[in-house]
Amino acid sequence: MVDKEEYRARIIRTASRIFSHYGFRKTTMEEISQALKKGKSSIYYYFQSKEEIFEAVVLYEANQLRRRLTAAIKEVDSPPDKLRNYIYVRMREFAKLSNYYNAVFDKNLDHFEFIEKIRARYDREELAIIRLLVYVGNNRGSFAVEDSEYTAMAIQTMLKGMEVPLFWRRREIDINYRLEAILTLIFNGILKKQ
Amino acid sequence: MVDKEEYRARIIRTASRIFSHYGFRKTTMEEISQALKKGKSSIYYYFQSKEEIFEAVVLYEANQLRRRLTAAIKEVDSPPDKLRNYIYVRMREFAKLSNYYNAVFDKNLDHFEFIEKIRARYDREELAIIRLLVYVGNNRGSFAVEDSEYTAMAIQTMLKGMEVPLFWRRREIDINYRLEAILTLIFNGILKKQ
DNA sequence: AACAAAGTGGAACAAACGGGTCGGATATTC
DNA sequence: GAATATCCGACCCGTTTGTTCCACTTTGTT
Repeated sequence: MVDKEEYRARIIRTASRIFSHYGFRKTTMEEISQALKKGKSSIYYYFQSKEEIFEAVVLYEANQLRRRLTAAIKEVDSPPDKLRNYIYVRMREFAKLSNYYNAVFDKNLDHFEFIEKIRARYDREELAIIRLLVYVGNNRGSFAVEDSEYTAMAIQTMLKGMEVPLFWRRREIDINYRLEAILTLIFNGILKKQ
Repeated sequence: MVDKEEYRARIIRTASRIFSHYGFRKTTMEEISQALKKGKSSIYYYFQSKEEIFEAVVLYEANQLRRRLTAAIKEVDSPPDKLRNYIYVRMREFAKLSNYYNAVFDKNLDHFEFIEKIRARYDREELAIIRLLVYVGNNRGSFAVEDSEYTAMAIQTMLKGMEVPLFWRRREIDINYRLEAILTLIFNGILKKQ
């Protein structure tokens, strides 16, 4: 059937909404099926288990994140703007795509093996992106760094460090403050002094 | 003990936070006690049941609403401003104090009898406030209405009418648009033509 | 029309969950 | 050190929930 995939996508979108509100544990198959106006057992025609739905949801959000980050980079031209945009969007979206987010952080969910894989893949891709941004910025004369690889890793580490307080749900101001601080730090340490 | 009441208050604040996120049903006693870093059974030393906690939470939020509304009125001086302020704050806070809010609207919660009482009391008080605002505005020459009581009831009815779409969680814009429309209507129909 | 395949949902069930109880442990007060 | 206030682990038991089974309707094909 052609629209079986489409229906799977619909389930994913719906489940994503509910999961992101209540979390994996508190979301029931009953709720998902009700939101879809189907019988609970019908869902099992499209997915093997609740866990499989969650996996699909997290994958879906991870792709969404990737798409938005790519768009954010293309949006502007100069390397510093690209990097700044990337970091901003990363921080903002990361908290918004809460299933991906919880999947990565929630201790109660650490029995899902697929999370580790997704996370590892994302890390690899992100490092490549940052490395490229730094490299291009260097070539264009915006940045002045010795080793793109090493610098990219340092930046990524900083970004990871910001995820933790993000997870703690501190005050917005605090987050923004940290974000600004990190950006200033990165740019002041990276921009060619004129 | 002096701080038994204080501890009850702490439970209420904590429970309020969790209830407002997950709703009455999905919030467990386990979670509340964990958030308080106490054993589950310890909570029962302060409250008889989960329902009693919820009742206290709703009452707490109702009082908070009352306090903020009173403050909103005192904040400005002219009667039209007072009324405008009152309505704005009412709408904004109502959605924020989500337990009170859900208590009043959630169909799954209609077996709580205390809700009816709180609601009735709030209605009475609100009517009195609006009546007074209208009456004073009338005396001060800002408004020109025949019967304060009747007008106050009409305004309250309008406000109630706005709670429904508020409950539907429509777009912010829609809500604000309605709010403006209602305000314009009330004021244009109420302000003395010069 | 007839038949297979795709899709649906009600019923049933085992496992887990969750509100509430109880008896005793531990801390505090006098 | 007795009396009282506070806390908690272990348990109870009705309810919830993920999943399966199977009979059913719907859809597409010949």
